[in-house]
Amino acid sequence: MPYSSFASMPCTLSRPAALLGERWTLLLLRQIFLGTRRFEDFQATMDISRSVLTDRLNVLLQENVLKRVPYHEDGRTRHEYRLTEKGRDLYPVLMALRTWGEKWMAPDEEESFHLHHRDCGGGVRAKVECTGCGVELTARDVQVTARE
Amino acid sequence: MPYSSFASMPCTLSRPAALLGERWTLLLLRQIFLGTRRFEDFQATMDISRSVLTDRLNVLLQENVLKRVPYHEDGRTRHEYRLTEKGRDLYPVLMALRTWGEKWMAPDEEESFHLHHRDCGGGVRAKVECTGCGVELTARDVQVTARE
DNA sequence: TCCCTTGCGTTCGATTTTCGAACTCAGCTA
DNA sequence: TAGCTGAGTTCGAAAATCGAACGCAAGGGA
Repeated sequence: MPYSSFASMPCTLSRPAALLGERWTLLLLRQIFLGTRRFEDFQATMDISRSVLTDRLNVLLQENVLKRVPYHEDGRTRHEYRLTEKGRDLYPVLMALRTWGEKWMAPDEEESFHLHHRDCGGGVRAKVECTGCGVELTARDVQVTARE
Repeated sequence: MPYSSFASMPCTLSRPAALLGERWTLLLLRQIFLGTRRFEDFQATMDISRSVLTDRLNVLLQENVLKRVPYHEDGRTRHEYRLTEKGRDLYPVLMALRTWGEKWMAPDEEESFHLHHRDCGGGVRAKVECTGCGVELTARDVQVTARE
């Protein structure tokens, strides 16, 4: 059972965990959510090797997390990498990481960027809630039931 | 700027992303949240190589995500790996992955395990909300402001 | 036309990680 | 005494990553 076989396990947690758990992939998504869209810009800001960057972008294209969109510059047609709806839906994952990072890795740190709600200016926080009663949940509030 | 240097970047998203973005780490955390606690059980259920398992467990111990807790079996003292409070607080990250996996990777799949709120039996869902007005947020609702 | 630049990769040899099988070691148990 | 078990450690082979050079297509300028 190599690492890659988790990508086809019948588990809706394993598969995303195996996909985003490859080296560079989470950092790449962070960069994308911060607005980076072009190969050269990923390469420059992350200092990832070009061959690995090519590979990770291709995996995310194949998974339909990213799409290539043509654009014009200096009269030339080029392509940039943009999030699909599926990709944009990863926002809670990134925000959960950040919420955790703020609490546990540097409570008093000046963040390298600030996030706020456009409408009211409030902060941003990830949480887990019950789809039944709407209350916020922690790991202890949740019962795990294995199948078969 | 090697991969490891993201672990010390002044960004509350980069550091968690670099930590959990190492191969096997997210899958290891999944297994821990599902109740696995011993070296042999991780090795058997994930089929990870023993040396990498040792390394990943040590990183999570060092980061204070896990702690080693002694227990007794057959009159012998052994140790098991358990989540610290910091580790338990990663629950929203895992739940965000699962919420995404359910929506986008297999909407109609029989899950390998089921989760429900102990108190009301409801389902579990990760989301992002505004700390000001409490409304649910998507990436589009959030303004990013870079620092200096 | 010829040469230069740009963005986006590809190639390739060297270095790191990961793999898997065997080995170690301590503390029971027979 | 010999064997078993959980928890690692070691080590040579295989895979992933690195960084530097190369390829290439589409302009632009002379």
